[in-house]
Amino acid sequence: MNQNYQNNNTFSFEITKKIPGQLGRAGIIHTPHGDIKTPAFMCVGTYGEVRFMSMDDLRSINAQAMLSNGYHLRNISPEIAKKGGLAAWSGWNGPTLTDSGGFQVMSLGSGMGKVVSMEREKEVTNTDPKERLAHVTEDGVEFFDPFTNQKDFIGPEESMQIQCRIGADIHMAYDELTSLADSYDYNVEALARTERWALRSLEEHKKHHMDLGYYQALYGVIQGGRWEDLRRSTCKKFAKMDFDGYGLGGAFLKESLGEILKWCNEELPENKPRHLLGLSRPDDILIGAQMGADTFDCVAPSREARHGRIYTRHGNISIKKFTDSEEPLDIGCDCPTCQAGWTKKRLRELLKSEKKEDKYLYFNLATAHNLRFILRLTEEIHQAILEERFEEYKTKFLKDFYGK
RNA sequence: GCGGUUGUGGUGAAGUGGUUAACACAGCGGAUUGUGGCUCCGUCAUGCGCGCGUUCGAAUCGCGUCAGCCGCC
Repeated sequence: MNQNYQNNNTFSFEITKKIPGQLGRAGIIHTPHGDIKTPAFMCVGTYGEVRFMSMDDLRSINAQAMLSNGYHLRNISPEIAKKGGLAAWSGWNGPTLTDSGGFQVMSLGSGMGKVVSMEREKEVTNTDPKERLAHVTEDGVEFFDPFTNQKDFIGPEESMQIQCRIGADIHMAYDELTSLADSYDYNVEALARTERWALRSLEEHKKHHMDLGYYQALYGVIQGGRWEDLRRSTCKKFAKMDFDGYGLGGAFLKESLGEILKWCNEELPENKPRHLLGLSRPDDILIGAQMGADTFDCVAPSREARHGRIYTRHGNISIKKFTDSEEPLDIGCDCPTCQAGWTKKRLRELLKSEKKEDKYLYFNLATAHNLRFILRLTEEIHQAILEERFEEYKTKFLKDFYGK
């Protein structure tokens, strides 16, 4: 709907308006492949495409940016470089971001086979080191892919080289995400390593960040678990480094998310953009935006759509329960699915159908709806900040969505 | 009418004397946060066509009966 193509090969961030007395702000990130009005949600296309969504579908829901993963694209990164980078290769042609593969250090390592949860009451334990597919050393991470028997060593240098070949507009420094089960002492050790990896990432990135003919930005990724001293001290160090922006990482407990973001963003430079990694629940986005996060990404909207969970203004629903409803997924929704008149009953039938093409159609329609829901949320936050009514907007949204 | 054969949940089925009837699919319920997921977890037959019997104990053995399938008059 609204792609702003820029040819100025530069990266910059401007703050349009701040939430009075808060860390949150509305702004614009300028990238070589277009602008991103913030707060913004980036759609996740790990392999360079959002599952069951065409690039036209993405544009039709007003997506602003796509996030892909350096780890997953590592083998074909030379091919992507030949095509001129991720935006051109994928056909998206808009702003892009790649993750370093740091999340996979945890998801294939200490947290392998487990759900990354924000609930404390769930038992959190680390996977037995013998069963892990990722092993951390000072130099980097040893990955093993059981499907291809491929063994990879990826450290900061390798991650930067891969990401610079992929050529997204924004890259992430190589980091180690710790799990909720890791102790304070382990976090101290991991954080010191992530800080050393950040310096190595910066140094290697400078060698390649113009290789494809346009400026590729680099964000440093903040870790430190749930400890204030770790978060503040690492942010003070990162603030002095020459990053274009910052990734806010970690496995957060829901109740402490806002507080942790506050610690970080009070220390980080105000004039650089911040990406909150991996979150998209409406309450998380609202508290994130309030506490100074500018962009977000998460697999949940698309994954949950495929599994039958549909987002609505009055909370999430399970499409499987609507055997006889002629209503749209969400009354008043502006997504292509609701606009085209698809009913809950018909969408349920598509999901339940034996036919592959019916299911795939459902996946497409439901994914478009959920993504549009989250995109609209960030658009509305942007607008509310501009109009100085963020607090009212947040209160009303949460009341409608969670009923409190 | 005679001979053979088979009868286990919504479905496909395992189990041939011994604790709460395996497993899969469907159903239902729950999960899912920088995607190794059309995934994962939980639940789902107080009962093995029906009746009687043998036995400490039967889905499993015997007799009878009903139903389906196959063959022959």
